[in-house]
Amino acid sequence: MNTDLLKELNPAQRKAAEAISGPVLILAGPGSGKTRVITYRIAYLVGTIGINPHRILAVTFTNKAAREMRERLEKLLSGSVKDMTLGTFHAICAGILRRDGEAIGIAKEFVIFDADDQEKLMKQAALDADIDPKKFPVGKIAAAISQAKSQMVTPDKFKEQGKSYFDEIVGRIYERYEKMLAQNNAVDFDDLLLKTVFLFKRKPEILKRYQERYLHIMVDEFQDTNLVQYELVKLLAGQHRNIAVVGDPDQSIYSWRAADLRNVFNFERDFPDASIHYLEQNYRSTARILEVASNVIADNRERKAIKLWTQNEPGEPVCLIEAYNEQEEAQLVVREAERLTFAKKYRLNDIAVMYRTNAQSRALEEAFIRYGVPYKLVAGTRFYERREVKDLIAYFRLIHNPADSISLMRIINVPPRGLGEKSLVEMQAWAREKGISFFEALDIASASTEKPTMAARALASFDIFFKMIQGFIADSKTLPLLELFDRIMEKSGYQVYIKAQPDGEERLENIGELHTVAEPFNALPPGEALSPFLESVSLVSDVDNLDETEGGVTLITLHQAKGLEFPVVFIVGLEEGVLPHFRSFDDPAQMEEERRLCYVGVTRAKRRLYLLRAFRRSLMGGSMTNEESRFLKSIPAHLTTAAASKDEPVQPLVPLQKKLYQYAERPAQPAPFVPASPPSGAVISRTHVRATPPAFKTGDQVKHAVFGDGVVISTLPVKDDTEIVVAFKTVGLKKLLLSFARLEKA
DNA sequence: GCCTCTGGATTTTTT
DNA sequence: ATCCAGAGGC
Repeated sequence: MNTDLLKELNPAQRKAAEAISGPVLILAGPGSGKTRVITYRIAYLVGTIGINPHRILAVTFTNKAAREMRERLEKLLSGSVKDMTLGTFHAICAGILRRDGEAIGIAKEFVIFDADDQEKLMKQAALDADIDPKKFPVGKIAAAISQAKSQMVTPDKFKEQGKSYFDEIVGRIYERYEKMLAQNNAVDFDDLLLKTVFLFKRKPEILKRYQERYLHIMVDEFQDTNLVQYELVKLLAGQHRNIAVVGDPDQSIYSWRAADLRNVFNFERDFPDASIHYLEQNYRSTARILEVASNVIADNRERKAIKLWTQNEPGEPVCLIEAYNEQEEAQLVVREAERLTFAKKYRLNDIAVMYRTNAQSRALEEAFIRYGVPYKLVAGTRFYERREVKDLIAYFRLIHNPADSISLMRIINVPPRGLGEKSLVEMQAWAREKGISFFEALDIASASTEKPTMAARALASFDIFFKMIQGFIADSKTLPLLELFDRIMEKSGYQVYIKAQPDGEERLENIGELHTVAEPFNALPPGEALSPFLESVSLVSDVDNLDETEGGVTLITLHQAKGLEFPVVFIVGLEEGVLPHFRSFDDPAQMEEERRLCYVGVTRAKRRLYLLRAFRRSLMGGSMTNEESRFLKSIPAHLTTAAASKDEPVQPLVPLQKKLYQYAERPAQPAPFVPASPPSGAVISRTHVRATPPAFKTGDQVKHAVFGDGVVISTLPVKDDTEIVVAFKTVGLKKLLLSFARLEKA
């Protein structure tokens, strides 16, 4: 290989790349070339030191990052590195469980349940445990269980530690849920990590095999790993201890997913001999952008200060824009995008628009469509969440793993086969009575004289369905994947069915898309393609599919934007309540994370940065006004300009309407404080109010003595009170306690 | 058993 | 505002 490889690095980068023995902690600011360091480090290990790629393990945050790193390495080394283990934690663990999971009772055909499957299973688990899923929203339960799993808390431990009534409910569902996952021969996302750790702890001989194999281990985005992931890393590195982790505490934005910043600090404790490297020179952004970023993040207290600097030119001032509402905000983005590209200075590909919540993408999309500017929406209605795609995958999953009752229930009557609720419940009860899976029950009912009591017609339908799936299972062992695909589409009647649906053509196109996704697996021998195909569709993320070669402006959440860079970045919704998000208002730690999120967004920009906010924003039908984001207040005025720059010709391709507003609607004064008069003149005590709490629910129009009219966003029972979040027309979002807030229905 | 309507929830971020 | 699940009618 090219022995001058390391000359392309600056001294700090080079030292970090060459520190190949023992534990290494690399603290790398945004744009400091950390991906470059990891890549060169591996190239150095393989090309110069002569390490077999088979002995290297590298963990990335997304599949896309893994793919790109592999490509770069193949170029650098002008050879294949396919033996190297390179991927996300989830993908790597799925592989380990596929190979060795049987040692802890996970059959090879296990399937990975996504959030949707999980919720369905949890609903069943709740019903089984005599808990009304309506009273305890599965979403919240799922979050609690995921949190527990990410901290390696088993159902038993969870029940022991539980403090509240809610915990008790979760504990009961958690326990049941785990059993049902096992019955379905399924694992959820958290299990991929957790079960792998469990495997290593239970089977030291298997751990030893992996420990010996991985001479060098690298973990990127270490600040966003959780406890289980760190545990896994420590286990794997236990033998050779050549472990390099790379991260930036200022870019830690996944604590809600149980990522634990303490991992970075604990690394130094757990590996006291670790060498620490700082990468502080930024090569990405203009000096002005970098200074804006530094000012934004400087207001955080909990930091391990990385001092960023750059030799880059100052560049343009950062542009601050206030729009009237989100429609105008979007329009201004589109207009500016057109202006930048019209001068041929930038291509649409160079531009990204970033936002806090997915809901914000809507107004943007509408504007891009209206003005005919091409865009790429990173999340949208996620491809793999489309009904028709999920249906077809359910067929594949059932064929692969007949124990998967969630998939079975999804498709047994799609297309309609005359199997309604009643027959299904009946068959399910029968299966449960016998202690077998739904599919096994179908088998027995089909093959023997023993049948559940129900209409002969339903039994016949079950029989036909069972034989069809059995036929597919046989086909799956002899046919290439795509032929199996086509056969399922045809024989199940799904093709005809979906085409007849509203939007049938579009849905069929989506299935065509899935067909394309399956293509690369077609070359695998029949019977061996299904498993990797299903695994890859389970583990893809939205950013994985972001195509840089396709022309268009990228619309992306701030979270998804981590690790990416663009010459031009627009961040929209810099308002109190949006960024920072109002859910973080009463938790300083969460507020710091919001600030980091803003920092991540700002540091994505190479040359041009636009920070936008809207004076008025609609939310769930209602509308409200927000103050400017506190993050904007961290930015010194001399770095910014209020107007779009003038160095490009002002000649939008599509004429835009003139500004729609004169701030006529801006409230003159906050409403004067008028104490609400008690209905009967009597003083209302807290207890009195609580004794007759008016029931508010989401969507209710309410009136507050001080804040005026608003709409209820959410209610949450806390202790012996209720916390209500209301979006007020004039003052934005407020979190109120029912017992104190004198709220009236309007 | 299938279709239509309505009430309720939904919007924080995702491998 | 919009989407979904469950209820009720055909």
